[in-house]
Amino acid sequence: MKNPFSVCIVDDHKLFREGLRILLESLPYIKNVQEASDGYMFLELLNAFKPDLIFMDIGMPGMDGIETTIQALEKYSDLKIIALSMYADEDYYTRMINAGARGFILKNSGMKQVEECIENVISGFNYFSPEILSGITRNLTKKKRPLKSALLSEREEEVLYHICQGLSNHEIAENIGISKRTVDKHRENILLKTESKNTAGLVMFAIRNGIVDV
Amino acid sequence: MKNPFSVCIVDDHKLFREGLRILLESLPYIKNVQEASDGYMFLELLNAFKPDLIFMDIGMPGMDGIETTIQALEKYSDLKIIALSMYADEDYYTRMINAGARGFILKNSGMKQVEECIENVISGFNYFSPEILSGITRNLTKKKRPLKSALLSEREEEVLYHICQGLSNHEIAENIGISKRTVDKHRENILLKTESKNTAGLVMFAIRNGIVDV
DNA sequence: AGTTCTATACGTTTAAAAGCGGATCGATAA
DNA sequence: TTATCGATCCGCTTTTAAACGTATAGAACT
Repeated sequence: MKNPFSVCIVDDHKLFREGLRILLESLPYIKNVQEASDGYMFLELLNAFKPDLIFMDIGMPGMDGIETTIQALEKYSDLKIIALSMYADEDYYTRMINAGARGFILKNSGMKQVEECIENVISGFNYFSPEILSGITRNLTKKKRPLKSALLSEREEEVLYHICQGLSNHEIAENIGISKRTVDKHRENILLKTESKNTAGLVMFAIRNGIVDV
Repeated sequence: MKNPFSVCIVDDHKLFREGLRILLESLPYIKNVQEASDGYMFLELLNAFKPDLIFMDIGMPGMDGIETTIQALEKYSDLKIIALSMYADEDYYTRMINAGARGFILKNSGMKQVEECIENVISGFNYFSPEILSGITRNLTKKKRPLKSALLSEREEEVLYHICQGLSNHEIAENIGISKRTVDKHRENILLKTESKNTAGLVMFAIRNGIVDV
């Protein structure tokens, strides 16, 4: 973080913008703080000026922070946007992350967190406040293995996994060291058990049941 | 973080344990540092003593850190385990998170990161080093990307959709009212464009790109 | 006016998958 | 002790997919 960089605050509350501006201006490596009171104004501003870092409120009247983020990144895909929210709402942060935000902090975060966030995002990393991280990893962990009580045997799951990887029966046979005919038979049995008609059905089944990841 | 708390270091490298012990003992809120040189010894130790915080190496001979974590959490599900790894390997951290680790830091992390990690985990939050966070969110974002900027034509997407539903080319042809040979050709072109090898690859592509829902 | 892209259609050949059949062996459950 | 089940293997037939090529009409773009 050698060179000072410019930031922009997008928020519909003047008081909040003013407060955050004071905080940011107290940081030595920030040289220029712009403000936009809504998404439209921010997109306008982008035509003239590209800030190094953007603080984007999510809940705004008219175009909200998510939509604004999507449109801004469509024009300039390397913008570094930090989302600001009152709440650690799952829907908010997943949509904001998918929109392309690099960071996500709550409005009641301490200055220490804001600084950490800035440092990480400017350095090319992401940053999410601990409250949000808990949610993200909870999602990660719960998503694994919906598991349907071993409809398929281990070997069958193994074969199915390889099918999803795009291998032919012959390749699978070589890969796991059994005869091609055996793989044929396994495939046939898997089709029966999963009530699938063909390869497409097998892949759909495997994904739905966590045998392969998308 | 009022009360001082106890920690345990599980790592097969004596030198590393010693180094980390020195660092940890320099922190005012740590009162007791135990060590275990492998997973078995750690599980033994748990019978006598439950540390408030555990640093767990992943790559260990015999029972690795992932397996040790799983077994430890089976006995005491509220243990706070921080994984230590040399590399930000995706397979490592996803498995470690799924095993139930609350934090994940790299062995070349700075003291600042270690402290942040300890604070977060002791407070009940998770902590992951920035290198790993990038990977986690990359996974999150890549899961929902309905657009591939029209790599496929509308007709091709339509055909692909029906393929995923398990229809044969003949059925697709009847379904959308064109010749079976035309569907053959579409399928061939889709295989080319998506760089897929066979039906399995097509279905995976379609799901990854939001052409069908899982 | 010409090029490019898409959708349409057809022919051929080979590889793979799907749909039948039967069989042996070992572990496990009734 | 049977009976069942999973994993292994084999043969045969039909259907489907894959990989190649060619060609035409219309739309869109240069």
